[in-house]
Amino acid sequence: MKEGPDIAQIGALIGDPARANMLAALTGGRALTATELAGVGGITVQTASTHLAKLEAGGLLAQRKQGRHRYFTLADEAAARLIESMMGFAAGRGHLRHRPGPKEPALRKARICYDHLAGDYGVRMLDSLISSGSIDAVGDGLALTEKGESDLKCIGIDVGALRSSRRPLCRSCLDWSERRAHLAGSLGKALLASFLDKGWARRAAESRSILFSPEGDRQFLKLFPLETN
Amino acid sequence: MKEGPDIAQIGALIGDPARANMLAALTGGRALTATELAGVGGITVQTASTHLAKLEAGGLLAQRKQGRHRYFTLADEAAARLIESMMGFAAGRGHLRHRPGPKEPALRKARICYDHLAGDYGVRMLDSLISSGSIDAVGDGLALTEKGESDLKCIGIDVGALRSSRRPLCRSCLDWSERRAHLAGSLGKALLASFLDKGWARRAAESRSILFSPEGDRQFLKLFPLETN
DNA sequence: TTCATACTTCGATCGTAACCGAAGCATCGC
DNA sequence: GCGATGCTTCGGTTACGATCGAAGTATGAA
Repeated sequence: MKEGPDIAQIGALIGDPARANMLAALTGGRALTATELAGVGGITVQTASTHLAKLEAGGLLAQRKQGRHRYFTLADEAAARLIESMMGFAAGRGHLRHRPGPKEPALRKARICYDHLAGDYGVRMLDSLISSGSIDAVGDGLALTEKGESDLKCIGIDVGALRSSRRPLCRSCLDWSERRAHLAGSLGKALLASFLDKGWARRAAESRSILFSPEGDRQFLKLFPLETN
Repeated sequence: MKEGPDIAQIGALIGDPARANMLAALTGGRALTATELAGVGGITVQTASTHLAKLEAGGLLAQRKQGRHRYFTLADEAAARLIESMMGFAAGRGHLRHRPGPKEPALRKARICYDHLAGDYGVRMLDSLISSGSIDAVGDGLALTEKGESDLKCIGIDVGALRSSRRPLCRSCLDWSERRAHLAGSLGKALLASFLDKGWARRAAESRSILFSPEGDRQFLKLFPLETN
């Protein structure tokens, strides 16, 4: 009864709607100020301030002071992963905040999930990488093959550099809209970064959507074809 | 702001101490009655009843009516995984319900985690399987090798039968006491079952400890030697 | 049938925490 | 220096939900 870690504390932390909204917004990967977070939480700045203090004390958020602003992000990848897995679970149980259906088509097509590509395009990318033999889906995990490493080099991704970070290279992340896996980890991050870098796509200003240009769209679909069998 | 799954609901569900205690108890894998769960939650049966109804409605619990008893278990593996990952996160942040330290040595040595072996012995088993080449730790996942499959057959585990279930064969599960991975999935379950079956170990009556007999201990340590380099 | 056990529902109480207005700091631009 | 902006702290209100006693339903035993 009093053995083990206290899941009630973080449960309660995430369990408040205002805090949950803020955390979900930070899943976008972008650092947000206290005032912005108050907006997404639908509360005043005073209230947001106390919420943010609690979330930070609980190890879910990190803050960076910059001038008179205070930028908040998810504390680390573990925190992001926790929020993601809760989203996956909630989506699987039909705990949706809005009436289901393709309410936000852009968001379902492509959006950012902490720092990598999610949505329809995210799922397609992983599927394509697997069917082309660039990534092995082995057991419950993902692993980059030698072919994958050389293929990625061709589109300007230096896998060696990614490997040196302590963060796992490939990780699968369950998508709440597609209910299927997409690619996370440092490779997922690097791929999205390269799309943005190439000008294929850009982040929407207010939402978590990733907007592909017509040309970027064409290139992406060509680079990651669907297995048609 | 109102896009995506509602993590606040399940957060709140887990966020109540009484409910969290019940969920943690059910991590033991054993089905418990409403009255027993009231005990672990430290509340009366009436209160427990309303809590359990909420947890069931939230998709975290399943119940099976048997005579005048009502047995509760975690709804499925997804629910168990969610609780486990929250425990892992909470442990990593020092959210412990008791003063740290080796308070419950038996529990740290070997305990059940939903349906597989955790604790020091669980970690040791996975480490040994990896270093002997029975399991490949590839990417962030685990995969059984051919050598592993034949080795397991020798100790009476039919991998083919396990494969036919929809549940993943190998899954890594983060341990809150060891802060390292151990083996979950249907293989993890089968291994623990075989230890119990062979009489090497038995479940403690009231806690989640797995108690090894002197002989079982000897066999286990011989079967899963530590890499000493 | 009658009694006992396991559990649920109802009704009322009570504590905690979310909330906001107002005031207090800190930082920036001027 | 001054005012404006971003954020925190304080105090008091309010609402929600956890809690339990009491009564109600279902199952089993005698």
